[in-house]
Amino acid sequence: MTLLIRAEKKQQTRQALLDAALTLMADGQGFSAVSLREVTRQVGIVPAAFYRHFPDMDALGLALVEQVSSTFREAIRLVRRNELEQYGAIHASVRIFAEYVVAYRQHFLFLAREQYGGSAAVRQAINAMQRDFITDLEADLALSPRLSHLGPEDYEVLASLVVKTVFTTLPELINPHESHQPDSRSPAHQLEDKLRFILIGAKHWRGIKARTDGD
Amino acid sequence: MTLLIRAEKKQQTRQALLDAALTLMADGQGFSAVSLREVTRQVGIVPAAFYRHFPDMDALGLALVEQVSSTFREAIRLVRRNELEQYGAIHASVRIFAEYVVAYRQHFLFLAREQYGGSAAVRQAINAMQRDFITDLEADLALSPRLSHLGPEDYEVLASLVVKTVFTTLPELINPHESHQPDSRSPAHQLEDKLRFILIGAKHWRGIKARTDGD
DNA sequence: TGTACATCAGTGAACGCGCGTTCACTGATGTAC
DNA sequence: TGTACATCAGTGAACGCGCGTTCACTGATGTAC
Repeated sequence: MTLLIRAEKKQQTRQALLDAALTLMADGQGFSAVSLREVTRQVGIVPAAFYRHFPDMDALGLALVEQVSSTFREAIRLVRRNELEQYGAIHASVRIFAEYVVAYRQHFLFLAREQYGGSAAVRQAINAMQRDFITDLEADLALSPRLSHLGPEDYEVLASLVVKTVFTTLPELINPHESHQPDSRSPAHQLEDKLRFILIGAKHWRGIKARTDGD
Repeated sequence: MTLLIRAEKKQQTRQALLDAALTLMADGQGFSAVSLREVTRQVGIVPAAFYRHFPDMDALGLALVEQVSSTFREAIRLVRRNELEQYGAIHASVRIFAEYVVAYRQHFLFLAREQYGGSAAVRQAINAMQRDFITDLEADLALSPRLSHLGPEDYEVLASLVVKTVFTTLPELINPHESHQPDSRSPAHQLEDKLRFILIGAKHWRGIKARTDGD
């Protein structure tokens, strides 16, 4: 019992620092506008204690990306599990994903906010994560018999389009009320339709490539 | 001649402040990380003189959005002019647009960086601008005989998908070297293909809606 | 089990710095006569 | 055209503030014997 107490408490403080940063961002400011002192104040420790956990705020930002990536991967896992059970399941996939986004608002808000935002290190880490998702999806799409008429480069572009469409939709999924016009479809419903436009396009893609290879 | 000298010089300084802010952002930092003092230093005036032109940095940011919107609108105008002359001109449209983005790098960098970024006022202004673009495109699409099988809400979703796809591609169009893998298609070529996926999907859309109206 | 020493998360004070904002001012530009 | 006054973009000094970072420290936790 005495073996882990100190290490556990340190880990708790570290997590509290990460959570504090996310909480402070929820008020509307970007990550790079959150100060080291704000974070420690929120946690209830002295500013100097921050350095027991991270060398600087950029390092905390990178740790956040890692943590948020896990959340996102778990969302993908949930969606995939469903996909296997049900055919043509864009509707169910989006519903599951949208619920997960709401449950982990802060994590996805961080992703949406910082993918092009302030800190160069954080931005690059998020882009790398996005590239991983695209590569995974690319491999996935290549296995689909309905898309076997596509070339290798087509899969890449298609996967990128799908992933980026999901990423741009995050702000609306997180704040469904904010940007939602009364006479429009719900953000989740709109995302469904967007994915359908894309996948129907992919299905009918044949013959296009030859016409434009000259670029 | 004596009538406009003072007003003109003031206008020049104002423009210099706007340009300075964009230049400082080009080094990688977000708009909300650019300080009032940095901006005036870059222009060569004293910090207090800033207040002769803007009440605060947020106001300067909103002025930037307005200016950058004009640039974007001009790009759209150029693309449209071409569209009238040529049929099925995604390739030409993207080429023209991509060239324009490179020519006005700083403006489009600002848009890409701040669409989800720091200042709430700037973010809202950019979102409002994006909504305008979507509404315009929606009206445009509704006129196309090739898409007459779509419903009013389909046009909205489709327009949103196209505009957001273009917006997410901005970073890659601005820095073609940075994110471009050697074995992939060029960013402009990828954007072309993405738009094709979407428009082909729109063309073959019929019948889908009925299946999913139950949401 | 008890004791003597080591580790180290968190403390509290201090530092120099760039920030946004205020203020009375200057002097070139502009206007009225 | 010349003179007297008004305007106002930009000046320069000063302010209080929160920031990131340093440092020697404390005292609870952990280890060796």
